[in-house]
Amino acid sequence: MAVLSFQLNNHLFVRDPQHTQLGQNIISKSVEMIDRLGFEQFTFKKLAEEIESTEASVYRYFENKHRLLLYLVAWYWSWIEYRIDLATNASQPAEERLKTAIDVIVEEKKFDPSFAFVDEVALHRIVVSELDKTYLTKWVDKDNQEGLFGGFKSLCKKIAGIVTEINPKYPYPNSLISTVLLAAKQQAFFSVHLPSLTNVSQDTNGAEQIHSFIKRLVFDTIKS
Amino acid sequence: MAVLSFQLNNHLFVRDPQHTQLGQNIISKSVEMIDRLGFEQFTFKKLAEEIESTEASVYRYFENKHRLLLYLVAWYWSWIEYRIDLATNASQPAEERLKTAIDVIVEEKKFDPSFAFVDEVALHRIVVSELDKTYLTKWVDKDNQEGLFGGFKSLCKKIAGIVTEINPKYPYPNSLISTVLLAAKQQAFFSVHLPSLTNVSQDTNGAEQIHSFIKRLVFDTIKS
DNA sequence: GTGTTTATGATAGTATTACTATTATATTTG
DNA sequence: CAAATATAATAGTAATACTATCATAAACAC
Repeated sequence: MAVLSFQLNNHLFVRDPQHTQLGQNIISKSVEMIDRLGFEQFTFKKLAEEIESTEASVYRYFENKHRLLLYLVAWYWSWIEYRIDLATNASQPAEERLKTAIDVIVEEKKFDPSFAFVDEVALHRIVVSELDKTYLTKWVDKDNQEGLFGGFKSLCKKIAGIVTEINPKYPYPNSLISTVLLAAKQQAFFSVHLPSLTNVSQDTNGAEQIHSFIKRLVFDTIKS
Repeated sequence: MAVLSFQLNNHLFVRDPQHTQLGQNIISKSVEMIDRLGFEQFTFKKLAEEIESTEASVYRYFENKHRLLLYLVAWYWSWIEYRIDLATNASQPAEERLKTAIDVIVEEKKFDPSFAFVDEVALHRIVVSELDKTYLTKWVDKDNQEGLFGGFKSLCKKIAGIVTEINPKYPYPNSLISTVLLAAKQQAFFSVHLPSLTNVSQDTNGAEQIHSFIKRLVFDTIKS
């Protein structure tokens, strides 16, 4: 199996973690720990202990833990976009491509052996719980200027483009896609923690229900 | 003008802040400060300085700053529900009531003199920026058990009920309403900070565009 | 009006966090 | 082999999120 890596905005890190053993340890252990502890309880000190390194060493890869989260989330969106690209091709009708994109966004994640040191299932849970924390900070504007949200913006733009192909007159393609990208995560979260805010069940049907909810939402509004 | 107050879940506070001068100072000053500093930068120590009291005294009203945020957000949702109740009546057709509810959710907020010590405009901005932080924590389940999200759940249920009146066969009323309640906030945030994720402009048309986006989204999907 | 409860203020202290700095020791590279 | 670089080890700092104690002032009960 070919070993792939994503070219991420290099403001996300101080030193690229994909290229060294320590860097890869930082990534894979932090995914596991943020998933287990939650982002607030996760610290570089605890991480350093578990990878048997030091806090100072971790700081040589990431300026702070917020940037590490941004990195992980950027990686996630790159991975999603890559999988949408794999699953679609330009010769398909736009509606087909939009359906596929929604499939990829909502579907239950499985470990992807192309990226050995990233546990995509845990990373998906992290994105569900922590995504909003990447931009709901006092640094949004600065982070945005540095292009740290590029992965999310690029994905949103790509799918919004398909919406416009289907109905060039629909006036809110970006709003629609950003809404459903977030809604997919939120409904998954609610199904576990605040079930009265959703009609999605927590069991294995959940992904399918979110899928059907969102597909209907999108197609109803762009085709009306 | 009659002075009103909301009966909020009493797990939200240690001592009810509406009943004392110090309590009211805590509320109004924390609204101003969280709006100005952001929730992370806001601390009880800074608050105590500004109201010329002490940290220990603030802790006699709120267990911690997370509960204070929950309190403010609960207050906000109670206020929204109250205003929807004012603006609708049971004799109206369901579609009319749903439109009105969306109006109230999206509309630009103005100071409401019925609640003298709360600056609703600032509180609205707080909810836009900080709402997700109320439930994206390791305490969600505990907080939920204590009923601290009651305001949001109650509002969601009420509006979802109207959706079901309009189309009893629509299978996702709660998901739809929780999605649009959050989308209204997110699109407002994006219009300011991440404009490429939205088609809503930052100027005074913004609220109207969000309104039109959401009204169309809701009615298209429940009437299809 | 005295005594008692209750609210607040003043002050101190603790563990944890999010860093920064320095120096020593490996490891890689030229 | 020398020089550069990466990492480890250790220490230190300011801020945060509390907890605890005691004094005083206001309110309220009789």
